[in-house]
Amino acid sequence: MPELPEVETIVRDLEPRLTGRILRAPRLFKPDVLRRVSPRRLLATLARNRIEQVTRRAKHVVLRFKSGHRMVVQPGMTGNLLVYDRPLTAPERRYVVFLSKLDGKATFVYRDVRRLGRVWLLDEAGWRSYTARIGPEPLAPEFDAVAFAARFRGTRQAVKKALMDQQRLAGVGNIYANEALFRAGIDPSRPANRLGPVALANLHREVRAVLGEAIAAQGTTLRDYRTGTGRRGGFQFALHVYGRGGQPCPRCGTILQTTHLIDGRATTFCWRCQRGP
DNA sequence: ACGAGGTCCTGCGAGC
DNA sequence: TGCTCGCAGGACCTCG
Repeated sequence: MPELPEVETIVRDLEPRLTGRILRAPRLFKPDVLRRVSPRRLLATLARNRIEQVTRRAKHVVLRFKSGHRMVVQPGMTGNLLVYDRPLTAPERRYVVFLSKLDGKATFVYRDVRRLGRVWLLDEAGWRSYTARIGPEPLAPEFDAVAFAARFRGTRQAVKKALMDQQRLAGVGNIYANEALFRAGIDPSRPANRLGPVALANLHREVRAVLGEAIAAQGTTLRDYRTGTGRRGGFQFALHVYGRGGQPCPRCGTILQTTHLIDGRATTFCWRCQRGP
């Protein structure tokens, strides 16, 4: 579930707790999350290395180290990244994928129940090609309605699928795609290249608005997501359509429909409010 | 270029 | 109570 707002919240929590810290005795418990790096090389590179910067790219947490390497963690659906200032309890030790003592008493932990998360270790060149394959950040100041429209012009894909395509736009997953389309009044199944300028402008505005509001609420906790300090988010109480199939539309009262016809994922919408112009 | 569908992974809730 | 089954989801893959 960690989409852009959840990962942004995690990064804001981790940044002051990790920046400048040195990893002591990193340990990997679930090597199957690694991509294009061996456990031995990951641990050898990270041991005694200093974290210089903690940032977010799309749905990924990016730790940049003094050696120039970046550890990229994509928390997948059930991943949690946390810094503990005390020893972990037994339940907290369950599902730990990666863990490292920091200089001082703190411990940095990546937990992931379902292990749909992934970890990469990239050098400078690897990072450049990695980030180049991901679409623009929707909250970047320069990402205006014109830039947004340009990303959706060329495809007949359903607009919801296009919104969630990370090569087209970074960070939007199922929850916020559903919410933004509802708020913009757009049918999720509509081919992206058939959206008019007004619909595109509305969608650009609502994508940014819903992501911004969700960050302010520290993300959406449905089950597993926690912030970087272990708290639940608050945006689950502000969702209009996601997870509300069969309930009345908050705008017009029509019963919200859920289908799995778009890319096999749960899509909830109001057929009355979301009929494109 | 595009869509459909399989794979990974585990917990949970529905149904029998 | 105890079992099986389907679902949750994003990224990546193959096939047609």
